[in-house]
Amino acid sequence: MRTSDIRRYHANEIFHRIRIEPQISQKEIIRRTGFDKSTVSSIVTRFDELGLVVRTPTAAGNRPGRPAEGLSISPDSGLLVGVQVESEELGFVAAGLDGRPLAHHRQSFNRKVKTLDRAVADGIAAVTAASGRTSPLLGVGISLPGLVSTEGMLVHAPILGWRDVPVLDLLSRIVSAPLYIGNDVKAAAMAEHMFGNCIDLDDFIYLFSGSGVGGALFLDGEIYLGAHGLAGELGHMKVVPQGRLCSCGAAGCLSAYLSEPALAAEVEARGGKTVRSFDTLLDRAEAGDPAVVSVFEQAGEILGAAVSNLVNIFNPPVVALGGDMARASRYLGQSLERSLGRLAHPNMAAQTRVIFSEIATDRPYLGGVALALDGVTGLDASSVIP
Amino acid sequence: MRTSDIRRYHANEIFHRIRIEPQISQKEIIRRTGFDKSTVSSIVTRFDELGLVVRTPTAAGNRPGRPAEGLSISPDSGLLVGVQVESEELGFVAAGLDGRPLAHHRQSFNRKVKTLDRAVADGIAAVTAASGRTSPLLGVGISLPGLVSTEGMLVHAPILGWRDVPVLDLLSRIVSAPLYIGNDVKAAAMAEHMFGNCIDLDDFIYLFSGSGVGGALFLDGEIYLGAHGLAGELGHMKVVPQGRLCSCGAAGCLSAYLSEPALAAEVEARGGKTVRSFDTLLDRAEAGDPAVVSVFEQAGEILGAAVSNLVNIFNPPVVALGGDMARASRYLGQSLERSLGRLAHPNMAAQTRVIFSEIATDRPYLGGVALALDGVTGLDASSVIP
DNA sequence: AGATATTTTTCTTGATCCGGGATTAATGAG
DNA sequence: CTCATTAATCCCGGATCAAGAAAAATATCT
Repeated sequence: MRTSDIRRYHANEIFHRIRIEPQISQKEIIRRTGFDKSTVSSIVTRFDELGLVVRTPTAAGNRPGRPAEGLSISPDSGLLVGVQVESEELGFVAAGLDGRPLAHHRQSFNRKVKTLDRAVADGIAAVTAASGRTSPLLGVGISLPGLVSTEGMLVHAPILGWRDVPVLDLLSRIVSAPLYIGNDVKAAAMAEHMFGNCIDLDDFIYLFSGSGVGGALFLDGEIYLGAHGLAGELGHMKVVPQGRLCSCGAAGCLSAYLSEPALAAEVEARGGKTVRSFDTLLDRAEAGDPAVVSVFEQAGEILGAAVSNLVNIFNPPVVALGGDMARASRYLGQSLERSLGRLAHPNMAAQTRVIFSEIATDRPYLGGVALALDGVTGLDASSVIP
Repeated sequence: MRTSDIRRYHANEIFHRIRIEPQISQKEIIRRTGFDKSTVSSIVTRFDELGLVVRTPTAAGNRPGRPAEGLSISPDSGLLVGVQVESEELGFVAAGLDGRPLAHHRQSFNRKVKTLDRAVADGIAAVTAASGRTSPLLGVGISLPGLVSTEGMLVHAPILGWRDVPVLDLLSRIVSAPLYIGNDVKAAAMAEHMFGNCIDLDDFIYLFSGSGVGGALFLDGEIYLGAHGLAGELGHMKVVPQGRLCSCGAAGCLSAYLSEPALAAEVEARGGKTVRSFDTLLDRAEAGDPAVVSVFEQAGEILGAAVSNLVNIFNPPVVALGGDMARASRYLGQSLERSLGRLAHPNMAAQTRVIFSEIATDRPYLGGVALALDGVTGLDASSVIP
């Protein structure tokens, strides 16, 4: 630990305080963070010099004394790009340093490792152009559907059929901006912390369902990765003893009840027509298809078992549910609440709110932006905030 | 964060490095921690001035150059006392700053709040005298069987029948040394980290059984308490759907299968004779009583379910089992392994060792010493290490 | 209108800490 | 006895925080 790490810590805290609460004053930052006035002043001055913040004179509020100045992250100070790699598409979003999305872009993807670099570079160019900004590109976050090692390697991504792909290496040859890569679900959790319903919340558990089920343990202000980087892979929590077989070989995993393929299979098994995608399921549920509705209900029940286990273990202020779950909240909510009430420790459940993510559906691809922003401002960052 | 916090962090790391590896040299500390030689030298010098360490000239190992000096924590530099409050007894242990136990003492306790201060003071005096040391008493750690708030309040202790007892206040009036209080299970986990099988291990999950079942999540080098301080209360994980009723009101809790009363009740229900204590159970198991053996087997099976859930969630290097479980490891081990193999995600289970605690049975009451040592050397300490 | 009180921000100064290079201490080999 | 080698210490430069003084900007009182 070096003495300059202290400064970086202070700068990071102050940056996000301003980002989260635009028009905040130095006085207020001091009150919230407990930092010394000198510290705050000197860092804000530096931010100002770098063009990171804008100071807005605020109308003095009918009381004597110098009026506080309103600080906000300058929307033109820099550009971040988030990239989401999916099985058949690449998603791109450009955002300012404040995290506000400026432009979106998506393009199909052929799932070939060889073409990844070109495709990503093209997408970044396209979304940057579409943003209409000329601010420098400060960071690019790549959100990947698989296990990512700390060295920037995509160790395993079943959906893509990839193993040990050195994504960071491949892309840094063709993208000049600083690159940050991470697991998609953990990136989504970080986005939830930075931009979503868990803003400013230091402890929450994130659960995500899509073609698989994943999760993240957001503890003490950061995502807990564990000694081997696999902590928080919540898809294989056991929820039904001797239950359905899961692709992992064990039985009764959450993933075997909540993933999109699992839901589709169950609907078909109950005599429903073939399910093409999750949208199909939602449409049918909307139309009142009883098979689909009851499958969702059962899924909510089982989801409740998983959530109650998490509540009993972590006693978190919030459990956030993202991905397909969030889109189907109408059909899962009731049975979820019911099983939660039955299974969670009453004292603990009283301290936990279970919420459905909104940004996951409203503002896609922000996971990559969260990775980039964390990379640019975070404590091991080598940039921007000195 | 102040600049002096850096020094405290360095000092703390160096202290424990020396404690864990006596006769270590400065060179080796530098290699292990990555700190600068100046930093290490200056802190070791300060420790020396304070009498915390002894420098032993080591025989130069047949190669040229100045031989390294061996550093160890001086056993006479200070005294720590650990106090364990149980339902019918108080346990005391005196130890040096290196954590080595010097004397034990136990006395009966009438469970009255009023008499606690006197009883604890007497016990501390007795065990200090028995230690034969005259070193100053640097800290006292009180390990309490209940929920402890950060302000030193014992919020709720069912076994004692206490609620909202300001233990820290009560005792600080009669004990002059710095006091540190904590939950007994979390203190035991800390002891496991400082003195036991999880020494030097930054991530592990601790599970404890006794009259109840508790646990601790040791993550990234510290015990995770969560926003409300209840994280890691693992006794109410659900392990059997619609299972036995637990005292918490829900059904199928781990505690309802693994706590001593639960085991006793189950043995009696299977026609066994009345069970007085856990020792009775062990004796009968030893004698081959089939009812007891099969109850233990079932408990191991269910313990395996809980452990596999923890493995699936945390992917920890180690799950440590303490308390009565550790004493009954012979009878639980096999069925535990079996259900673990069936339920845990194979990739994750391969990275996890499940171990039984040894200090819990061999060296009792070290939880309090761990609390005291952490209080004295830890990062928010106001003493010893400047 | 001008002086004064009040509130917020900035500047100045002192102490502390890290970090790299130079120095000293302690040993074996020749 | 001298030299090479390795370990620990010392010295000094750069950076940081913290506390108090000063400056800036406004409302209010006279």
